Amino acid sequence: MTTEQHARKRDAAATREALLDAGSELFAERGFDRTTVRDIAKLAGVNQALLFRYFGSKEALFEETMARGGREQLASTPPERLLETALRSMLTPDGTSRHKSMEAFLRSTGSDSAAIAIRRRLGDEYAKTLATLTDADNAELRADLALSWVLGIGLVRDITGKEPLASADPDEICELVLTGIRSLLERTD
Amino acid sequence: MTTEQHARKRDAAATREALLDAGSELFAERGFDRTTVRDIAKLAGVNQALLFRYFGSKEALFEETMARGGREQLASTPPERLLETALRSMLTPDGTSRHKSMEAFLRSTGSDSAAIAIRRRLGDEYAKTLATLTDADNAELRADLALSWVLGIGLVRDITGKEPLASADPDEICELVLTGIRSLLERTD
DNA sequence: ATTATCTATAGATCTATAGATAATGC
DNA sequence: ATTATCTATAGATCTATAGATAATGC
Repeated sequence: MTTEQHARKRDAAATREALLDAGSELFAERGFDRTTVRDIAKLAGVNQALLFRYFGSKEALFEETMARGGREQLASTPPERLLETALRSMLTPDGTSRHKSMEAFLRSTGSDSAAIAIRRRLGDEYAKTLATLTDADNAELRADLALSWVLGIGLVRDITGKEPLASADPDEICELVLTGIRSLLERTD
Repeated sequence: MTTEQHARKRDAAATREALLDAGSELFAERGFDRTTVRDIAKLAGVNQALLFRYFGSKEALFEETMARGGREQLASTPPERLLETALRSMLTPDGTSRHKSMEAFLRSTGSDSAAIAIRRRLGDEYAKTLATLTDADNAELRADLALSWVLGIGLVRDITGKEPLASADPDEICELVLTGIRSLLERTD
């Protein structure tokens, strides 16, 4: 009976939600440029003109899908667990919108004015949180490098599909990477 | 007097070369999808129809630019220096086609049948070379993870432009990363 | 005569909007 | 009466090709 039902009856909120969900899915699958507004609307089961009514533009919808997925994870995870959680949620295709927004991020690297902004803002939030974990004076740089590693693994594993990484056991990857990152953040050389 | 001159006089080889150069540059700047064949031809100073005559399609030209940049670096670098060289060439904007092809790679993550193939093939060659550096039984996985880190740094630094990584001193980055990777490749836990 | 180059255009998109239609709430 | 939804289409791309033109080499 809540609003996030099928968009059977007229329901602006549910339609918006359906468009966001469909957008998340398709942006993750094909990236921003190769996803058309018509496909999004079709998957959402609504008319294509409604996308513009509720979001204004394709880019604005993209921004919202990205913000939603990223913030969701940031808000629900304590700092010291953030890295492992982010890594794990990328390694295991749970189909949540977090994983999806990460893939959309990775697949939409062609430059878009607005998309760039949201990407950077999200990265800032993650890195700022990570930076609290170390005392080194270049803490933020180290945090950026840790974040880079996680994103790079997603890139090579999910986007490029390179073996053996693509099929490797998540636990094995976590072990190797988290050990490395721990020493990166703790080292004071 | 060689063939890679300006395409003043009729010269098929020079025209091909000019198109490859222009393609490398624009693909790196905007990614595959946002680069148009007309822009490539314009930058190369040749007619747009010639791109199709010499390469058949936009995608085929992309493949050739990618293959050229990657192979160039692989062939000219001994294995034990490969990682540092790749990392350094990414950190210092020398304008060589290696750096360009790396950026084109990172900016063209929207799925393209052919582009995916060449991306994976290149990754394989890099990782195979890196895997020779360690004795651990999961050598190739470790090599993939090392490669992921380098690519991730390029992504966050060049594409996202995130600070402080984007403006950080290449030496400082190299120090942190190469130490980490060395221990990743050597560790036998 | 050969073939590098150019002109003109087909044909297929894709985003976005203006305005019509119809379901809801008072 | 309000407003969610749909129809129809403007307008702007973009890749690719067919066929004409003109510079070269024998």
